Amino acid sequence: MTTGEGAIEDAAAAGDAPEYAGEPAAGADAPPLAIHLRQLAAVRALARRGTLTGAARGLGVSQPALSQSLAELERRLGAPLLERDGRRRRLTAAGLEVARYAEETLGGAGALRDRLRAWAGGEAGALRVGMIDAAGLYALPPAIRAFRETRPEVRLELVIDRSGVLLERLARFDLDLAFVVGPAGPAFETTEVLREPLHLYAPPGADGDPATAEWALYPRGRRTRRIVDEALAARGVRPRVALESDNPAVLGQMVALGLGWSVLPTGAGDAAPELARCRRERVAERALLAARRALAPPDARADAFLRLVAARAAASQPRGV
Amino acid sequence: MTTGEGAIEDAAAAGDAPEYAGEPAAGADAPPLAIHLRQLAAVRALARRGTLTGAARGLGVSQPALSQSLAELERRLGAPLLERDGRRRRLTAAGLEVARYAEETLGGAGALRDRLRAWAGGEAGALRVGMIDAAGLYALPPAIRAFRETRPEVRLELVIDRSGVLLERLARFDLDLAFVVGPAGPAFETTEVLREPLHLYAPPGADGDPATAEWALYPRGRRTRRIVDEALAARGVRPRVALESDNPAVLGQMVALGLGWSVLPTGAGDAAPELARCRRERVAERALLAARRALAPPDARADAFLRLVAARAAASQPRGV
DNA sequence: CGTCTCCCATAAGGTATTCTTATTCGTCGA
DNA sequence: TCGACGAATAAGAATACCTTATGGGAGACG
Repeated sequence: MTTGEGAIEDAAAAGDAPEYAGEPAAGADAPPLAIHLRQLAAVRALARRGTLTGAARGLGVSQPALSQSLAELERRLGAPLLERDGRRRRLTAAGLEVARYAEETLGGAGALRDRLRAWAGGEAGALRVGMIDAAGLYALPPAIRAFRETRPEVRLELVIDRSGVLLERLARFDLDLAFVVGPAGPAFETTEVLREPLHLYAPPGADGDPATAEWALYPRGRRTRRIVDEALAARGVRPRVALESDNPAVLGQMVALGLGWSVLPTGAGDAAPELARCRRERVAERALLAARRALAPPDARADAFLRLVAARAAASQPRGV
Repeated sequence: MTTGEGAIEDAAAAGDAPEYAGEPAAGADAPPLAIHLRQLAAVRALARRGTLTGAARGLGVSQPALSQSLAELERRLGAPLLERDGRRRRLTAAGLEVARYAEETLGGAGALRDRLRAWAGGEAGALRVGMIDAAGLYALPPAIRAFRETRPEVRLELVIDRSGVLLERLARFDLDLAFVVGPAGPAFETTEVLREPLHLYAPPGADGDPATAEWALYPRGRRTRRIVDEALAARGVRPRVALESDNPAVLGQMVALGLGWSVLPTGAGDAAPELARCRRERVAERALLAARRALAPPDARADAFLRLVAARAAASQPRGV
């Protein structure tokens, strides 16, 4: 007799299922057949080569190893997989069934290995990048273009939002990478990508005292607003805010309309031509940080993107001003 | 750092592939990833439950076991599968890739288990049965009908041929079961299904001496012919054969036409009405054997078929005569 | 019909995996 | 800050697996 008489390994053999501390493992996942891919490879090799010895040679193991491996699999599946044929061993109908499964599964494993390799190399997968609007408008587009060209197989998803929201989404595993205004906190690993100067913008022909003037600024609570507030405070100004907006273009427009003063990043300030004439001195700067989760494993896509950003940023860095 | 820096486990790590006696293992089958289905189950359980502890409980193993199992898989695949998320662990993009594969593979394993169970129970699979024409015509049809009704999921394939050919095909794994005239040899395991009487048939009105008459018999070399020859020899008759055929209907027809004598099994002899009057005494009998390969593992389909045959044969056994 | 070769099974021993329990560490929530 | 929860680590035991050595059975061939 070639096989044991065990039934096809039925779930927990009812009666001796181990239990740990808590629940009786209510909705337990079906305990899988105890099969090693190597055993499936043994079946496949036998199906292909026709003899155990040949199959063993093909797999690079000894003949007894293969013999035992198959016997063990047979025992676990509880079905006769092998049958004597003269001095050989051949697969039974059940064995052929297993061989089919082995073929699928091992093929899938190969495909998985390829995918993981591509993933590890950064040539596949997805990259979800968040960025504040200024970054999306001025600093990052070259890098984005270059990334798409270099790695067309990577699905690149972009999200524009405020720094705080982006960092939250990053922490929630909703993003892989975010370009934000600092600070980011210890949960993130950051790299400074570039420093943007923040300039004072005065309404056309304004001569009045900034301390008593009206202001159009980013809303309270925004990171850039905090920087602006501190810079102004250092100059003894406590701005009376007449308008708050997240949109630097809107803020600039207000300045151009004579509605009040503002402090804006360069890019935003230069967008409208008439606004360029409103620009006064630089009062502060803000750093654009690339942030990832501190504990995130390395990600080839994110690394590549960061390298591209660093290269482009170095080239187009608005120095001094 | 969560993972080793190993690459995705590339085939034989080039340099230390073991070699055995013979060839350098030329067209070697791709050595598969060393993965155990249990590890895939761990990934799947984690994907479903969200925590290692919960997953471990679901699988009925301890938490450290799962932790180690996943760490090991991660190491072997060479890609980071897990990522910290507060005090939890969650799957990375690569991990989700593996989880997809795990889902497929474990699903396939479940399906395989079901198929094997059905196969072991005899409710699925194929059964290839060979039989000599007499069996196919008279003895087995009731069993065949019953089998088809009882086990509609089993693909039943029938082959009609001579005993020798059937046994050859049985030995060549081309059949699972054969109904033949013995003897079958030690390579086969046989059961006697029924004994058929062989009757002498004389041409209408024949009075002559059988010893000098002409005969219509099975061809030389056939098992039944051997039995007939021996029976006639025991009666001092050495038949002069005028016609040989494998088809008992043809032989009977010849007798009815007055062309000569014959010895035929009952069923064949009774087929034609005019032949019934030609029948004389019973001179021998042949046994119909059910044969399987001696070393074949148990086969629920074959067993079921044999049981049906035994039941019907007992009922319709032509006794004595 | 013996002998030789091929193919497989088994035995014995070593090593690698993979469990377990006990314990520690980090994180979250009150 | 404490208590819980979830996971990692350590240490030891049990398995699983592979290796070499050897024996036995089946075909091939003179």
